[in-house]
Amino acid sequence: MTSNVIAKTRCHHNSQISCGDCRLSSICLPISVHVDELDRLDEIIQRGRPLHKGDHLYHANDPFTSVYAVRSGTIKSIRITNDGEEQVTGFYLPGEILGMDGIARNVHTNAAIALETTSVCEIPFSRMEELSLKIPSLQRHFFQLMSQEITTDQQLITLLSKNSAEERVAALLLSISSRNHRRQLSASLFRLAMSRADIGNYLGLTVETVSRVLSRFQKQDVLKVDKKEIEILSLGGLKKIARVDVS
Amino acid sequence: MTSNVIAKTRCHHNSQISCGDCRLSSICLPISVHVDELDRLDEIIQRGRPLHKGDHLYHANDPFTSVYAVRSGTIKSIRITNDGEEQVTGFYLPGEILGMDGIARNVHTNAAIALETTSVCEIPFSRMEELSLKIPSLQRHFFQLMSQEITTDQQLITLLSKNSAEERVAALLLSISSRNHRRQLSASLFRLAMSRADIGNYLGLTVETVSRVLSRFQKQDVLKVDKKEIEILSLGGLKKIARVDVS
DNA sequence: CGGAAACTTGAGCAGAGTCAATAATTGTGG
DNA sequence: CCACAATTATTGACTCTGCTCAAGTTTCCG
Repeated sequence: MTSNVIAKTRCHHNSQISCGDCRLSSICLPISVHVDELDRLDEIIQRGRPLHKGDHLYHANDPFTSVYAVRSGTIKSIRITNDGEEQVTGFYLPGEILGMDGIARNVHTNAAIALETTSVCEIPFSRMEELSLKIPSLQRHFFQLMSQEITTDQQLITLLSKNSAEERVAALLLSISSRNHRRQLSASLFRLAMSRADIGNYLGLTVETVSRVLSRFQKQDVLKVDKKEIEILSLGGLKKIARVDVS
Repeated sequence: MTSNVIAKTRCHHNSQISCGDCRLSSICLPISVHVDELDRLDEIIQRGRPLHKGDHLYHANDPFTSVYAVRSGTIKSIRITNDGEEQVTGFYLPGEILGMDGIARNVHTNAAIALETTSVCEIPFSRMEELSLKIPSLQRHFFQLMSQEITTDQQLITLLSKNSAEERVAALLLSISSRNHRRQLSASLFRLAMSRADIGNYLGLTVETVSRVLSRFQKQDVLKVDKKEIEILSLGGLKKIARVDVS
């Protein structure tokens, strides 16, 4: 049985892991839910087969039914503007939850697209709501998750409104770095799942500018950039450039 | 008794009006809560004396206790960046709810400041949470409110990321216009509670640019601008400039 | 292996920022 | 209630950051 669990947890895309066994539960559902309650939550969560790069988890204007926790891989969420352009509104890494934009009008205002092979836990929202009525800490947790999303969005607003291209790129790299660190991964060496275009779109910059900034950082020995592989050579230098405290 | 109610509702800053009598309840607490439940909600809501221009409703890093519904007046919410600058993250008009940024970490990440004489209803959050456990539609309503805030923030992200100065200013004016309209006020003639500096800060522009854009709009006969008094002369023209559908 | 997509780098340009001077408005205390 | 200080708004001239367009290179994937 023990070996079975180990086998299960080994593959990140494995769809059979329960919340109790999930390495990410401390991020996804921090302590707030007790063990016995976790089982009830576990029952309502659906784990499908992995998405492949480019697959939609949901489209804009899809009816809203669920929110999703990323188990492995990376998802970007995008808004479609009137003139049909994309605006990347967020990158979601393992342990992070997306889809809460759909609650207000019962329709997703964003689309969500896998940037690489990605597996998610689907949390049917109406069942989650019911359960929240019985488990106060779960209700609280969801309020907090949504508030966190608001705070994150407002951080991005500030970044877009006040910071230069270099500052924006540095801030994003620091954010990804610290989110990796939280998942026990290297904070200094990682692979970007998103393209330069996605980064630029997210940060309100063009591809060219992102590329130039990365080259400059490399020239200054702040980063080592090898395609999507990023190594932070000087965390202090990067933080100094960003002039922001990154969550 | 009837005359008493009328007298109460006449002054917008009157602190004695109950939710059941409030003209704004359809915006603030849309239908979702039933009449008998409204009384229970009403009991937990606190109505203080009005804030004056420049007063803080709460400061950044204040412990989070409540969210607030604007009854009359206008509130701006701001984030303080690392280097001590302000970033305006939202304007809140009567019927709108603010303070939900504080839920995630139990501390306000924003400050909230009155832009004119303003009265608010204070909704103690922990009591609201308890009540939500008993009134499913209230829980649902709060999830929706928070989701709405996320959607609004993401609209601003898109605006900052993709739109020119003229488009941003036009979009803000259209937003205020339609929010006034929702409150049965004129959609074409209104007074801006915020300074040019606040507008610029919110839209990621300098004061000078905001001023220039407004002058240009006036020259094009799209607006009539008299200090803070705005008259929209050509709604079509303004929408054309904005190239966005405004909620 | 070959075509498409993604990325890099350069040159020139423009939209919005900066700096500065003036005007208008608001608030305040005598 | 008026006068003066302080704040807020307008307008102009100049600058600069990041965008556009373009060409070339690398990477990805069928």
